[in-house]
Amino acid sequence: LGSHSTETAVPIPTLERLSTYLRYLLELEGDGVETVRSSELEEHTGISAAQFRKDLSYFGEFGKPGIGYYVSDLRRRIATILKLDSEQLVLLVGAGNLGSALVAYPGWEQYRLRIAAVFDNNVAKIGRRLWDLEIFDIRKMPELNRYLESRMGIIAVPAPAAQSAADMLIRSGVRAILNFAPATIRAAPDVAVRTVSFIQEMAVLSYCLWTGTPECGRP
Amino acid sequence: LGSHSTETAVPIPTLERLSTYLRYLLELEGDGVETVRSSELEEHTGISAAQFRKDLSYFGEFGKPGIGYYVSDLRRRIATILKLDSEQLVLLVGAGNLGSALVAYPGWEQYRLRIAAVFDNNVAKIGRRLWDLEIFDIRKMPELNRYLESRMGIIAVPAPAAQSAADMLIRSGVRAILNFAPATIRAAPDVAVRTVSFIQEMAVLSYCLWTGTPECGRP
DNA sequence: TAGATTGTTAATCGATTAACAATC
DNA sequence: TAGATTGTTAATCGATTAACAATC
Repeated sequence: LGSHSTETAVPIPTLERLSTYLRYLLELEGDGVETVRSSELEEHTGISAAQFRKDLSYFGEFGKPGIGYYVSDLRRRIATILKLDSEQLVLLVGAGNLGSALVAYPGWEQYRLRIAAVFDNNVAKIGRRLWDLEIFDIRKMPELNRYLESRMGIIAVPAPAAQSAADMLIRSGVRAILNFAPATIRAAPDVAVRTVSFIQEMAVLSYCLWTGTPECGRP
Repeated sequence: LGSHSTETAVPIPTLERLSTYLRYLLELEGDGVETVRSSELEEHTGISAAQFRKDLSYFGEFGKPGIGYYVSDLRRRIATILKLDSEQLVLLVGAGNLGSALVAYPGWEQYRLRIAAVFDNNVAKIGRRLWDLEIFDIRKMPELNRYLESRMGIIAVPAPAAQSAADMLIRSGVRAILNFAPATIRAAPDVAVRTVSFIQEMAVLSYCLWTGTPECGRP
C-alpha cells in the first residue's frame, strides 16, 4: 500500500537536476531576465536541453513552443514541486565549525528553509549561542520538536556520533536527513537520508585528476 | 589522442562507491577486523554485494573465494587506485566559516591530503591566520603554487565569486576542483570539477519528504 | 573433501539522447 | 504565414542485478 508507487516514480537524478534548474532560475530572476530557452539552460548549466525538457515532462507542461519558458513562472512552479513554497523548519545537530558555517549561510531564505534549533551533546556548548541560536542539549530534542514540528534535520557531528544523532532526529519526528558525516546512516525506509561526504568527493577527484577523467560527475 | 579512452572507462558511480568502500575499510581496520565478506559490506553500507564485486572487478582481483577480503590489503589497494597513497597538497579558496570548518576537519591525514594554503580576496583577512595557516591574497596563488605544485583545490566562497576562484586555481596549475558554491563552474575539459551544494541537497530531501520517496539517493 | 564466497558473464533494468510532430 | 522551440516518443546507451562456474 505504498502511497503512490505506480505513478512512474521520478528518477532521483531528475530531482537533483531540478534543484540545479531552480538555482539557475533564481539567478536569472535576480538579473531580471524574463524568458529562457532550454538551449540557454544547456549552455549555462551543462545539462542538455533534451534532458531539461524530459525532466520537466514528469511534472507537466511549462513552456511555450517558439518562445521558451517564463523565468518567474517556471521558478515558482519548480519551487512548488520541491515543496519549497512554504517555510520549513530544520533541526541542526552539531554546533562545531561546520554547524557554525551552516547557520551563517545566507541562502536559506531563498529556499524557504530556516534552521530553527541547534543541538549538541557537549556540556561546554549547551546553553551558549551559535550566532543567534541557542544551543540545546540533544536530549531535549524530542520535547522541543513537539511544538516546532520540524521534519527535516542536518547531521554535522563527527562520524562516530552520526548514527545516534540520526536516531534522535527520527525519534523527534524528523523524516528527512542530510548527513555530513562520512558514515552510513541506518534508518527505517520512511526516512529519507542523503549523505554528503566532502572527503569522499576529494577521493573521487583524486582519481579523476590522475587518470585524466573529464566530466568527473555533476555538471 | 585521449590518454587511454578505450580501456573500458570506469563509471563515475563506481568511483563514488569505491570511496565508500575505503571509508568502511578504514573503519574496520581501526576496529582490528582482519577479513570482510561482500555480504557484510552490503549489510553495513547498503551497497549490494554484487555491486561491490562488480566494482572491484574493474581493477583486478582482490578477494579469496570462500574467505572474503583481507581488510588491510583491500584498504591499501583501494587507496592506491584512488591515488591516496602519497601525500597530496590542496589549495583552499575562501577563509570564511566553511573554509574554517574544512581546515579544522580532522580526517584529512587518513586520506593523505593536506590543505597547504588558504586564499581570500578580503583585505581584512589577508595576512591573518585560519587555525595554523596564513591567509594569502588570492592574487598570490600562481606564484605560491609554483613551488607548492598542488593540483587540487577547494572553492569555499559565495556563489558570485566561485567562477573567478576557479579561474585562479586553474591558472595556478590546479586540475581537480571541489566546488561548494551553488554555481556552475566553467572549465576546460582537462579540469575535473565536482560541485557539492548542500542547499540543493536540501531541496531534493524536501521533495522526498513530502512525496514519501524512500532511498533518496546515496546509500 | 564439502562449504563458502569470489569474479564474471549474460539478462535486466533504467536513464539519456535524438528526432520530430505539435504549437506558439 | 514562417520560424523557433517545446513536449514526447522511440532508440540508444550504460549501469545494476542475478546467476553460476571457478576456486580457496
